[in-house]
Amino acid sequence: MQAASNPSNRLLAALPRKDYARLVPTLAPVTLKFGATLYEPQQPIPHVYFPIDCLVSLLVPTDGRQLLEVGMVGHEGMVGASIALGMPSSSLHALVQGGGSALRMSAGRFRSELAGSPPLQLMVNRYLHALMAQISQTVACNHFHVVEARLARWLLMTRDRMRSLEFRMTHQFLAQMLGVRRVGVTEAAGALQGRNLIEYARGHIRILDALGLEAACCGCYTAPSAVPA
Amino acid sequence: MQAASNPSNRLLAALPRKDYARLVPTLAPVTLKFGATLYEPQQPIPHVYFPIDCLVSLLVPTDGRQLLEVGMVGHEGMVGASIALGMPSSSLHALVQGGGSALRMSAGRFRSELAGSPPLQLMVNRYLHALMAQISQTVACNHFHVVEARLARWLLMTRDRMRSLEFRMTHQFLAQMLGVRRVGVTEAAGALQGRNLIEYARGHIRILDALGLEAACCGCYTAPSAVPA
DNA sequence: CCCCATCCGTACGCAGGCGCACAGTCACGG
DNA sequence: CCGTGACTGTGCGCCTGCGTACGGATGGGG
Repeated sequence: MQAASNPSNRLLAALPRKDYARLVPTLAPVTLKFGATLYEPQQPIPHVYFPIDCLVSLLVPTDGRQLLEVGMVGHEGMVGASIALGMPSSSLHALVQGGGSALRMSAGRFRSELAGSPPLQLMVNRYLHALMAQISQTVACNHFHVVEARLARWLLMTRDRMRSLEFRMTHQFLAQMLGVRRVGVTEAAGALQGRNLIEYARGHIRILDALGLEAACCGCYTAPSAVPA
Repeated sequence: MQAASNPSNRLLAALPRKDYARLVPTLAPVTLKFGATLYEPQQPIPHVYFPIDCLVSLLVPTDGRQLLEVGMVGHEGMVGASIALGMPSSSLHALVQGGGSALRMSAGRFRSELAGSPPLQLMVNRYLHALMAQISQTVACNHFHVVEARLARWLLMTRDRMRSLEFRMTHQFLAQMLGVRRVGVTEAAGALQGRNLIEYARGHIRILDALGLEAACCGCYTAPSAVPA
């Protein structure tokens, strides 16, 4: 288990030193800006990203032009893992929800590095499995749980991935992620704030009581383990 | 595109003749019975299955002992694909929803065959990608669409995988799959029957008007392509 | 042949969330 | 310093689905 403040990507950090060293020169540090779109469905994936302290949401398109979040990626994983399945594109949108730094590699390069590094394959495969589990969990959570609990879960998951208790996020944006009305978020957030679990104002949210939030949350939340499994 | 009546598994059928031939002796035909549990979460996966004319549901456990369907597998895919990601277990339940025949292989054997057959890897990876897309779609569908549309989608997806317009299925069971009350299914099914799209009685459902069903269905339904992509 | 378990139909009050609308408040830029 | 746009708070009627309950129907086993 690494310290939460370790400024690196866990998926890469779990590689054997040799494999990691070979990868380093192919990785370019980049800063991802809030709101940026990394991929759109059915479009070619130019790069894969290994987040360090940013947050990327995976969103499924729906009929009415709406997007709904099905998963999120932070320093525990990577964006663009479907490249590892040999697919040139993802079926999901990838949108930067929390600005921050990441390491980037071209898709082609990733493919060849993958071919030459079984440990990298292993880690990516594990991550794919964890991501499928996360998405499956989301199916159940979105369906059965009330907005307040889902919001609590979202905040905790975001905290884990951003390694920060405070982030920029409007109710409108949260509503989009959770697939509910903005008003629904306002009410749920108000309730959490009323219990001193969070505080927020004009596009900033801060977690005051993480344990309390976990209690307010549904059972769907589990902190990501050191190595995604 | 194969004839729908071709009694084989499409994933295997799409392999080059040579790879397919090598696989054949490792595959045992089995009959899967309605209601059988193939896997439970966190339990080792003993075998992988390539359905021919049966239907296997993938279900996520929820707090209250309930199970919710997140995906289904038929002759277009395989059950236990997470083995290909190097994981010894799945995070989902795998339950036989429609009895029928399948081809079975031990997990260990599958792993070694996979290592020796890049075309098999390719097909399995494609299928994993398609499955992730299916699960993601389910997130949105379960969340936004009314029971009637979701039921229509479920029936069409089942038809595609069972290659049959008629199957055994009670309202109670459907309710479990869709994560709603039995009464909700009764009402939705009654509405579809009233429009002569389906007919049903005591645990049997028959599709009368597939095109009409597609119209009653949400946009989440798309027929699986010949090769899962 | 009849009984009983299983399956389906219907009813009723309730809650969570929706769509919409409008008002108040804060931050930033000109 | 003020105005404008972005963000949050509140209200209202509506609809879908929930939980529960009970009654009717059907078909297979004793």
